[in-house]
Amino acid sequence: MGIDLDCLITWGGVIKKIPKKEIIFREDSMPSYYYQIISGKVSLFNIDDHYKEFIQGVFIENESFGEPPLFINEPYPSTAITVKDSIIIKVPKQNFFDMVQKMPSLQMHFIKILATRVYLKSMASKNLITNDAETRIINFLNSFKKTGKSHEKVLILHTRQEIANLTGLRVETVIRTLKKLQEQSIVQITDHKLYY
Amino acid sequence: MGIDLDCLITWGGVIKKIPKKEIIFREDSMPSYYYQIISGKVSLFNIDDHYKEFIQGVFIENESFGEPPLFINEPYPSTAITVKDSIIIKVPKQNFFDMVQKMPSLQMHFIKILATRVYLKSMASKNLITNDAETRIINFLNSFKKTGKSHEKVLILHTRQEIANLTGLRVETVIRTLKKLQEQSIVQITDHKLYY
DNA sequence: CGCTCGTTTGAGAGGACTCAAGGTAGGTGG
DNA sequence: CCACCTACCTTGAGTCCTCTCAAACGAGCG
Repeated sequence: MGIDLDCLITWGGVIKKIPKKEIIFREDSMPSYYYQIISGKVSLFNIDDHYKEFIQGVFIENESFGEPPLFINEPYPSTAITVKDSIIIKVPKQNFFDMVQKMPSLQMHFIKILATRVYLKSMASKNLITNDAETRIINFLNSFKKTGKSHEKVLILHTRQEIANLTGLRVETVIRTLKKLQEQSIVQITDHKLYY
Repeated sequence: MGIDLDCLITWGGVIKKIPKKEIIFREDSMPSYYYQIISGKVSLFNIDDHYKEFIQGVFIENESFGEPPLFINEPYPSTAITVKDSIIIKVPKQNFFDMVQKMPSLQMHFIKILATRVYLKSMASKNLITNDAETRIINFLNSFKKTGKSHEKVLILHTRQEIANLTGLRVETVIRTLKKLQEQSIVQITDHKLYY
């Protein structure tokens, strides 16, 4: 899904090792690089006045992040942080633009990436206006189910806190709601592990 | 901002007059056309289980809408409806792709459009997680202020219901909150008209 | 063992929602 | 010019649900 590494290096890409929980760029700062993850995991998030955290997106190996503000030269709307030790390649802004200009196939590539991003965000927004905690969590869980076709319940690899941050709810609300959903046999909880 | 009309017509674009309040495409249906507004106004929205309406975006003359699902061949996440009598040009999917393929300048065009769309949606999401009505409304109002640089209060051309649908709140909440904001001199209300 | 991080539970408060009923303004037709 | 209509705005009372704060339990790890 990402751009070929050799290609990025040719265009001045630099590979960096970044430890867990390090900030890559901050909300409101201006973009200067194109970032692509070689290994690890990066989260883009916001924190509101009441220290409530909201995760805009999570990205893993072979994915790029933070391109939209780069393309339109606007400040980052959120902060990027590694959630695992990660290896990331970054390409300076101007080099990146030159590369995209010279390689038309990349343009179609980014159109698809960005279109997907818009699509996912539309789905997420739909969910966020519901202030019914049950619906929000079920919708969130459904966004995983997509790939897993079977009726078997699947282990959800997120902590309650992460689910809270992704749905815009509070941890306690997530926990209490999950309990209700368990009573309705919609989810299953065994040893604190969540299945859906 | 939109694509040249002659160009769209060359590629099989068809111009249609569409009266107010007519649905252009429905949530969950598959995209078959590229749409661009010649004149009028189109709103993309969702309705949740409790008939609460959420406006994903409003588009006016010279803007296109509904491209993200078209590019990635996914069902529309929301419904498009005209909010004014409108004139719209639509280009069949395959023609549209051929056109974009043949005209590289269009690719950069769509990259920018889509990047902007992602950016705006990120900003909007930030706002939606706050369940503080006051903050939601102020942030919403600020998204206008951007262009108007002056300190002068500007007339807001949205009905309370529209503000409600855009912020994910209820009309009554919007009204009561605006009143509070007036007491704090943050907004001004004269003859039911809202200034900010 | 003692630390840290994540999970639970309880009690209480606040604020947005719901429902129901009027009020207001602008446009239309007689 | 007025009665009427429709769309939008406003207000009140009461409920419900999420959030808040506080405390404690559980698991994994040096």
